[in-house]
Amino acid sequence: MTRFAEPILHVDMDSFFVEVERLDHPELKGRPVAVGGTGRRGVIASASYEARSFGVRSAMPVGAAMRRCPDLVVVNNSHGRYGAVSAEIFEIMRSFTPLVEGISIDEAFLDVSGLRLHYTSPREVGAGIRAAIKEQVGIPSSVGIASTKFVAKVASKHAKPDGMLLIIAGTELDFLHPLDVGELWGVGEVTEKSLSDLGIRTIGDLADTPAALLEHRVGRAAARHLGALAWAQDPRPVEGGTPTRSISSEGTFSVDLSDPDTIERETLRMCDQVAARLAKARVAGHTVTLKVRFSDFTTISRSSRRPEPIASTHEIWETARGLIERASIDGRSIRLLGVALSDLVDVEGTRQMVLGHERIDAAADAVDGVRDRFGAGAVIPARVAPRPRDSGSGGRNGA
DNA sequence: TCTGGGGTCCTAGGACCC
DNA sequence: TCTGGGGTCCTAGGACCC
Repeated sequence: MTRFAEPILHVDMDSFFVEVERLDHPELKGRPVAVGGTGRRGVIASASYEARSFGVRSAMPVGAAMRRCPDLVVVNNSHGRYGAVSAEIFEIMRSFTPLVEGISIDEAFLDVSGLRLHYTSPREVGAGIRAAIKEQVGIPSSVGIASTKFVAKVASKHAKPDGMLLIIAGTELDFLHPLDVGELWGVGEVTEKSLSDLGIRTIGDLADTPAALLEHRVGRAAARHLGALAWAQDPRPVEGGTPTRSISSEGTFSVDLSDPDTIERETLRMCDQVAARLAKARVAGHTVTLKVRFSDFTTISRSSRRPEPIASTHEIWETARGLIERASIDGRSIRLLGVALSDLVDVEGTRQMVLGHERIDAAADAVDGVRDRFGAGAVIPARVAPRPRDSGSGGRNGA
């Protein structure tokens, strides 16, 4: 039995958040729609293809998007259905093969080598998956098929919207080399500019660049990584998800903060949210990081490593409070606060069960104590609705 | 209507140790 | 008496991805 020469599929939903909204609101079909923050400082998370034709893009401020497309319908992304729809889609993919590696809420790699007895080609598998997602969930998707993960991912992008593209093994370089260097995984705006200064504009240009020159420009690890990808060398197998390395909560305020009590209260609130998600994931962590973005957008962080892993609101807050001091905010106005816990370790099951209630009690005490101190607050976060905690929805896995 | 939120990984410098 | 050289850990910042 021959093997598939192109066994890797990259399955990617088309403007996922928008299409989920269209399931619930069919009147949005055919119109320029974007999902994003509807507060003062909202940005676009996902744009329909109608909106994209006006130049609306992800991460664009909503105001700028409205200027480009005055008829744009912006839907608030606060509701929690994306995670549930994502779970349905992953279930469908796993019904084809167990070798599914999710890389965000709306995309995954599949290794379909094992299906060669049941399908004549990987193209047939891809078509089957796309049809199943469309029929059972009602969402359009695109599929890239190739011999490696990276080429499959680029192929799915070029298949969009609602298409499929197979790059025949042996022709990867013909496909990759004419493409813009920004299509390389790991080349963003900054690196693209830096490479452009060297005259590197296409993936082919980068492939022909001496390794030493590249390394000097982008650093050792990136140079090796990009150099390999440019030659279609990507031996990474499709595998299960890696363990979570950090859990964080952050928020941009609709009005900048400068009052120290308010800053403390908002920080505590984030400690509480991080603690809730740590408990749910049954992990604890060593390192607390406080992130502060000032009104001029300069961003600093202060972190502290605790010798023992911590997980409760109280413990995180004890550390975060010291970090606020070290951040030397000194009355400056800030637009964003964030709290993260990293260096995560699994909390052993039974210990978690026993300590769970104590932790919850301690957290509640800490929160109550601070509420007593500060009273009812008047700060309105940029997010209009409270963040749903009970789903992997919204931005949790990216969009 | 200036610039979200949740993540990952890399680099560089200083402290510290031998 | 004018300054070693690794190795490791911690911290801060930043690029990147969706």
